[in-house]
Amino acid sequence: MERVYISKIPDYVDQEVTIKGWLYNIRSSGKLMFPELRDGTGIIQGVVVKSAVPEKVWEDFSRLTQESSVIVKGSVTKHPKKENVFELQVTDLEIISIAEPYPITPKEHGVEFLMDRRHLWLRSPRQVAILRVRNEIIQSIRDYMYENGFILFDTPIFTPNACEGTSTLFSTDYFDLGKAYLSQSGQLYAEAGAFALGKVYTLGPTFRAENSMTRRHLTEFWMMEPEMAYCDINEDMDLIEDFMEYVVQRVIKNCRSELTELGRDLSKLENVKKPFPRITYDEAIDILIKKDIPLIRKTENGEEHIRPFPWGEDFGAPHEEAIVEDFDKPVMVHRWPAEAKSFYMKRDPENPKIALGVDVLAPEGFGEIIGGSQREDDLKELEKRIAEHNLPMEEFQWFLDLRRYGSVPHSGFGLGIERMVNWICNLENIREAIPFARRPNRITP
RNA sequence: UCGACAGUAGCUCAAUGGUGGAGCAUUCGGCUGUUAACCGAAGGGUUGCAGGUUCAAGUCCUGCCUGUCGAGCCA
Repeated sequence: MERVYISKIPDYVDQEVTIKGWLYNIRSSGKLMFPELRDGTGIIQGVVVKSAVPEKVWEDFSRLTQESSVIVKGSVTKHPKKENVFELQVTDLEIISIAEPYPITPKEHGVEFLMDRRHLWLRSPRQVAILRVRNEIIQSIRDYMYENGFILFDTPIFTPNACEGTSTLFSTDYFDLGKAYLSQSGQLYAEAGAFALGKVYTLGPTFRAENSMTRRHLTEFWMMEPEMAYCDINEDMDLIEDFMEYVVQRVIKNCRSELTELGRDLSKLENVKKPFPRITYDEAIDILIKKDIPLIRKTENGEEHIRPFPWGEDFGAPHEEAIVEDFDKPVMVHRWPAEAKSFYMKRDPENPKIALGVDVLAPEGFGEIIGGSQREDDLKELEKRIAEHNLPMEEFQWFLDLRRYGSVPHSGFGLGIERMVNWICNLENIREAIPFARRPNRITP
């Protein structure tokens, strides 16, 4: 009897099959039982008729507990009442393991309770759907990059210095060489890769030791960072919109049932097609002024300081929301005040106060999911920036070499994988977007 | 780090300062088409911790711990 995955069950109507999985739930009705079986690809309801199975099979079913592992044989039939739903008319049962009382019931649970049992929570249909979407997002990123000539370029996780010199890093002892830091970005190394291979991308974990306790932050998250030689900020944005359209449309195509399980409004995602709106930072500020969204800062004595949004400040959550709400696509905000951005960004030749950076804000208030820029390619300018930011010049000599030996205009961006999952799946909190989320207050399981 | 809110049965929640309850889960019984199945019964509690106010505290006050959300920072 053929072993079949539940996702393939519609191909086996009226045939005898074997399903290997776990008991998700069971209802009984005296001389009938309805076990729900899951195998990672789906859930199917079995029908056990007392008079139609050996006594041992009936007794074994009545011993089963939630999440017991079982191998079940039976024939596939159409559901008597529901269209496109199939059942298994059970003939035989083999118990692999009886589960102890399972803590996660098909009822509501709090987030802390579930996160303490994340290793079990992953089995529930919603989490399975999210992780399948995550898989499709990452696979479509890899396929897009491969098909467009990008070379996967793996960058180190142990690094000797702060990549951007801004956020706090995790540190660890590194033999006789002092401290090593966990990478917060592979970008600087990817720039070396771009000069060797033309177009590269990194895809791996990155680390930020910021004590950020919000629905959008992790201390360990996955980032995808393309880097292209002979590429300016406008071509960078061309790539962003082409790439994002590809990924989103492919997830819609291949993960329709998962997105439905998550209750996702697909029409919102179907809008994600090029071109995306491109607005400058100055234009974004005009929107904030027009909508009367002020900048609110708390002073040290706790008083709120409210003023019209001033040029030079970075946007907070309410500002991002106001900028995005008039659009039904991701919005690219470009040409930022240089002071608010990293040292490596190239200045606008037309205005030295402007950096050629771009942030991509996801629709529906999901906030920033991409940050990118054209990189400073002039040796003297870059040296000046490193000095201004009080970064260790010695550590950056290899990075400066890229400007000494055949410097070219180049650009790239960083995409937060979990933020992409967060948005596409319409999640409440980013901790569901990765199998085992790492946040300041959690490192287990 | 700062701010707001919360912590009661295994879980999700209720309880005017006056005898701590319900649903689910668990165990037992019933039911031949159930869909978070249903019906009946049983067991299950140091109300986060430490102080204080009061005749009396789950409830009010102080401190601490833990969590959620938000701010800052960012992908």
